[in-house]
Amino acid sequence: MARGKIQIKRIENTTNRQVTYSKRRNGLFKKANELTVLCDAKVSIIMFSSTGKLHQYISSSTSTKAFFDQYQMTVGTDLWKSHYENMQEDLKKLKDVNGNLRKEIRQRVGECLEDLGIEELTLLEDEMDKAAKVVRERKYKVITNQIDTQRKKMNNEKEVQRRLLRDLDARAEDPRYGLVENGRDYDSVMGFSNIEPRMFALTLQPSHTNNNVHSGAGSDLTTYPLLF
Amino acid sequence: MARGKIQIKRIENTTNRQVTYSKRRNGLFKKANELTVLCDAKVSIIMFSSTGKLHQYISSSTSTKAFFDQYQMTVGTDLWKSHYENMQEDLKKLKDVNGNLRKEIRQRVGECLEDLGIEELTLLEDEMDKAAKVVRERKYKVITNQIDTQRKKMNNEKEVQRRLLRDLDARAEDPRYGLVENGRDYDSVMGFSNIEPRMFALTLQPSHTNNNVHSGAGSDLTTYPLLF
DNA sequence: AACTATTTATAAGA
DNA sequence: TTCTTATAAATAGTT
Repeated sequence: MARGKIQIKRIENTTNRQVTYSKRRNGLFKKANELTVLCDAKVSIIMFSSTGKLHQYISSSTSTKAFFDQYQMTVGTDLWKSHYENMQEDLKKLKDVNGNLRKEIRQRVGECLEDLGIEELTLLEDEMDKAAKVVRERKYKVITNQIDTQRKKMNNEKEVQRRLLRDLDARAEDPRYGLVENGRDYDSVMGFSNIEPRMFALTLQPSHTNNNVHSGAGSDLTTYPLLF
Repeated sequence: MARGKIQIKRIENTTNRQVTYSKRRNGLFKKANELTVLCDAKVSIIMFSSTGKLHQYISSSTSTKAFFDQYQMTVGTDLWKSHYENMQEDLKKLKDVNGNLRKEIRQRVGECLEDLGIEELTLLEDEMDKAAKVVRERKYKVITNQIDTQRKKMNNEKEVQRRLLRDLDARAEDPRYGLVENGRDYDSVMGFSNIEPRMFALTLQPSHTNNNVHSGAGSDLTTYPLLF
């Protein structure tokens, strides 16, 4: 528009195009700002150059987020709204579920029994007795298993020992090795044979590592406003 | 810019402001369009007049939705991401907490005991026994309270009856009312006096309303992709 | 980035 | 709202 009229069509020269983009972008933003001030309006300009670079103008009287929120309010087109609201809802639901779960646990631990009637208390008592029984049984089973495993291990060890002794005896009788001084009690030397397997089961590791059962787990979380 | 220079400041005359808004808006859009064509760019202008009216320009090469998507791809990271990601995180945390709570309950109900060792089982057993005791005690307390309340009510009733009988006797001796035929057992007529208070306590309402204890509460929730 | 001839936008008025 | 037009502002091509 100076030094010669131009056709409004794509500028083929890349450098030229970028220069023009830059110049006219400034012009556009300046005009937008004048409009903002003169007419007390809110303007948002977002543009991408042909190379994908982003530039934006936003009236000083607002923020991009606020602007888009207003845009959504006006157009009604929910660009993010439904998505966002669904998340909000799910958060709320999860929190509620959480609350219920906590309450149930509290009751099972013997707290928060105030608002339960006799019927409910009886039900709870019943359930807990049954559950306790299951736990007890499970515990016994685990103990039994471990005792059994230990017994098998022990038998295995004994067998190994027996073979060793037999080999030793065989050697003793082998003329190549000569006579052995005296028969020794290798079992007691190894310190195994006299110990009952169940002893092991009862002295098993009292490891308190990773003890995150009944952790009470975490704090409550905040709510998110839709507009901000 | 014509017929006299103007100051870039709010136009106080409303009509004038609106006219200017309209003219300059056209100018801005025209420039935006030229920029679009000349420089092969994508431009979005959204503006609100001081009266809240919305006007927008969007390069013909794109759509509003596509434009915003691109905008989010480029910038949204800074604008919404943190907020959004926080929500995502909180959702995840809540879900985890939920899982833990569920597991704990399951263990307290006698399920999912497979991955517990003897120590943990013993601990659980202990806790449950203690809790069961608390529940039992609470139940007895509730029952006792109710029995007590009933007993008090009964005593009250008896007292009322006694007074009534006394009044009746008094009247019988009053010459104004003449003689009463015979002494009647009013207690048994009312059907109260022979019933022990605790009978009430044991026949209390077996109401199953509002039985939302141990609801198991709700389904799992979906995950949300960050970009869409 | 600066200059400037020229085009374009537009303020005020009709 | 649109047209007119004198004038301010923007900018294409150049340096």
